[in-house]
Amino acid sequence: MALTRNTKAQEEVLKLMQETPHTLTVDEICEKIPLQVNKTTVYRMLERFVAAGKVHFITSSDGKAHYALCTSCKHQHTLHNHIHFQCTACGTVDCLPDKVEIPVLPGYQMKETQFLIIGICTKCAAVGKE
Amino acid sequence: MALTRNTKAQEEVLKLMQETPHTLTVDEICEKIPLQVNKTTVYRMLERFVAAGKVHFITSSDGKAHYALCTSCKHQHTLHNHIHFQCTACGTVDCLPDKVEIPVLPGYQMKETQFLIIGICTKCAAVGKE
DNA sequence: AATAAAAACGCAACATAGTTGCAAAATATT
DNA sequence: AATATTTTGCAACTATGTTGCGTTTTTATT
Repeated sequence: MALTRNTKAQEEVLKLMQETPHTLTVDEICEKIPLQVNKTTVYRMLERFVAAGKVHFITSSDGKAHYALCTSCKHQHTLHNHIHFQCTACGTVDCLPDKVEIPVLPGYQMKETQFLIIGICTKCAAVGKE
Repeated sequence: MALTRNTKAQEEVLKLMQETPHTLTVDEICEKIPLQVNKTTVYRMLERFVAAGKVHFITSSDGKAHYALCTSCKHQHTLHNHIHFQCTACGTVDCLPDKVEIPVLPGYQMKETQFLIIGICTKCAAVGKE
């Protein structure tokens, strides 16, 4: 990847991600974006963003990829030590500020981490109590 | 699920899982099992095992489910605080003995956890150095 | 041992997430 | 404006996992 180019589609996707407080799937991006963008394009776009370190993704327990901007983790990373929370009630996946201590694994080469907790998020838990 | 019954297929799957030091996908189970068992059957079987707490699964970053017996975590659980390692070279996913400190998340209800580290496992890293 | 109820199974068809190849459009540079 | 390269859209495809339903197997009971 020698050069990158700015396109309307990319701008819109980044803008949507900035405005959204939780992670997004490719389908959600395609639905919510004002501009019509093909899903293949979104997949490839996100692939580039991930490679560039702008975006990270977390795979939910049902196997779907959820993307988010790399905000809490500035600088150089790939090793995302914050926690993601998947709510089985509303389906959203959030990046939480809480960090996990990544253990040292002698002999292993770490490239990426995915810490996921599945359960009921604060909003849905509150609704359940009413 | 009022009652459960023992079947050859279930025995064989459990036996295979006991003999295998790493996690297994449904396809791997279907391939490696001496008895011929339909994939749907294996899916439903594992679903039962997971519900019964005999087996847990971890979703790899590419979205596939990898199953393993619950050994390191005896007793009652669902909250698996050990780490899984996904090797991008050989493709295997292992349960590591290393534990993660699960943070307290006020307002959230935790049901399940999935801690995954992606990289190169000890075996593949050693081969790479030769 | 025969019977009956329920669990477990197999098959086929389906659903969905993600991928690939290729031609067309958009972008940056000269 | 011309060019080279990136980015996009489309269509077809792959793979994982699911669903419905009829059949077989297991288990408890008679």
